[in-house]
Amino acid sequence: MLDLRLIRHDPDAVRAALARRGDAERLDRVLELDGEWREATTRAESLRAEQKRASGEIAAAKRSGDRADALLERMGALSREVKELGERARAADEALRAELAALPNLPDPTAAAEDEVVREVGAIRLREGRDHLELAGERIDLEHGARVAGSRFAYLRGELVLLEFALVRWALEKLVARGFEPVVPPVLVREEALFGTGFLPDTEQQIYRVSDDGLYLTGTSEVALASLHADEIVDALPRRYAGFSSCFRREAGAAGRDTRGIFRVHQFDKVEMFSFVEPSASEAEHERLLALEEEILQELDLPYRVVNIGVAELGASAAKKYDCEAWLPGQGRYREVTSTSNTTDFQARRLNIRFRPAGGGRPQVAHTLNGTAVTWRHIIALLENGQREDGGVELPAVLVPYGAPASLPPAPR
RNA sequence: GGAGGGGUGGCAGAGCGGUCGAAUGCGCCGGUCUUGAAAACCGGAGUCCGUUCACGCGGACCGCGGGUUCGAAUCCCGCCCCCUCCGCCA
Repeated sequence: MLDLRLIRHDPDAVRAALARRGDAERLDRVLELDGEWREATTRAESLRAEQKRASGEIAAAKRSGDRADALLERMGALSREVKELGERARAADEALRAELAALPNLPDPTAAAEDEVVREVGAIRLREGRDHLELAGERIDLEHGARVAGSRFAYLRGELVLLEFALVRWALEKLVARGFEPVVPPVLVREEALFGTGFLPDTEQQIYRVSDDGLYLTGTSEVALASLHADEIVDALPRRYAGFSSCFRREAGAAGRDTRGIFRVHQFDKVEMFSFVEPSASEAEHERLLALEEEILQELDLPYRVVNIGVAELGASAAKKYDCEAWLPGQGRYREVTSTSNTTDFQARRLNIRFRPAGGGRPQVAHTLNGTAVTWRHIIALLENGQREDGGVELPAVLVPYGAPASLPPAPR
């Protein structure tokens, strides 16, 4: 949600920023509705004031035995007019909220115009090779997944489960050491949580809905983590959380894309980083989250590149986004494994998350940021980059103390 | 699934038809006192719209919406949310 005051105060700047992502025209409708609302509200309130005065006069008149017919008649006329104006104001307000809710965040000036590779890190040891499905064999069981739940659902089995849990535990400990509180959040949430994080009304076609209970399955723990402090005044910022959860995505419109393996599935697990910070700190926090994502990839010995995502590709809530793309020998190219966004005050305003500035003063809207720590896509990258000539896989030694196997034997053919 | 209770300021919590934007306590901010702090005492502080150069002033807002009434935080109706107890399941 954009700041309505900012829109009123400097519409041209907001329009210019929105123009970068092609949403400038919608601002005019917002301004028009805001004008309507303010006009109707102002008039309704001044009539209300007159009503109150008349009410006092009627009471006084009645005490002195007067029937106050003229005043009562005047009161009736006022009531009708106030009601009508009130309805007009409410209609304008409702339309205004809807328009405002549909506007995306203002892009950061340093957000790229088009996807822009920031750097490539790590030597690519293997340009091409077997893909993760071939390497995993039945340890990624898509046949049973499809039979039980449908296509794009997988059973992870055997050593891959140990690998996932080691990855998760290793990442969690790293994050705890950096001040993140580990969290297992709800994955079913109310509409407000999705609205508040900007996924609704933006991406409803991606979201599973449990209609009997009016709940939604979340595609990322970001939704529940952001909502953790909804309607609160958070006293000590920064607050950092590391959420582990399964994630659910309908992947509507992705037909035919990335259909091999578990690169794009309806359900997967993820450790997500989420930060609440003061506005002046969000830029630095974004770099910090990116650095953590890179540190993880580096310690797992995965070659990757960092991409500053172009404004046209930003989600509604993001002002700026970096993706880390790991090299996948099975596909012979870089593919997205992590993503970190600075959503500035966009989610925090929708969710009403504020903080009290040091030394007191009015509560201000906080900034929020999110980033991927580890997901199933890390498993893909580990398999494909760790593969041996014989079809076995060498896994990073750092994960072994966390229960991961040091290597995987070749999948039987 | 059944039966109750409740949503009021940062928090707790009173108010149940006009004198209520709202008692009281805690917390917060400023001041007095103190070498400093604590305690004590004094004062301040919600959001939104309009108006003003400004101090300020006017108005609206007690979960959301509708109704009754000259007048609603208070009464009635609908919706949303929270809690407790019983049952059921883990």
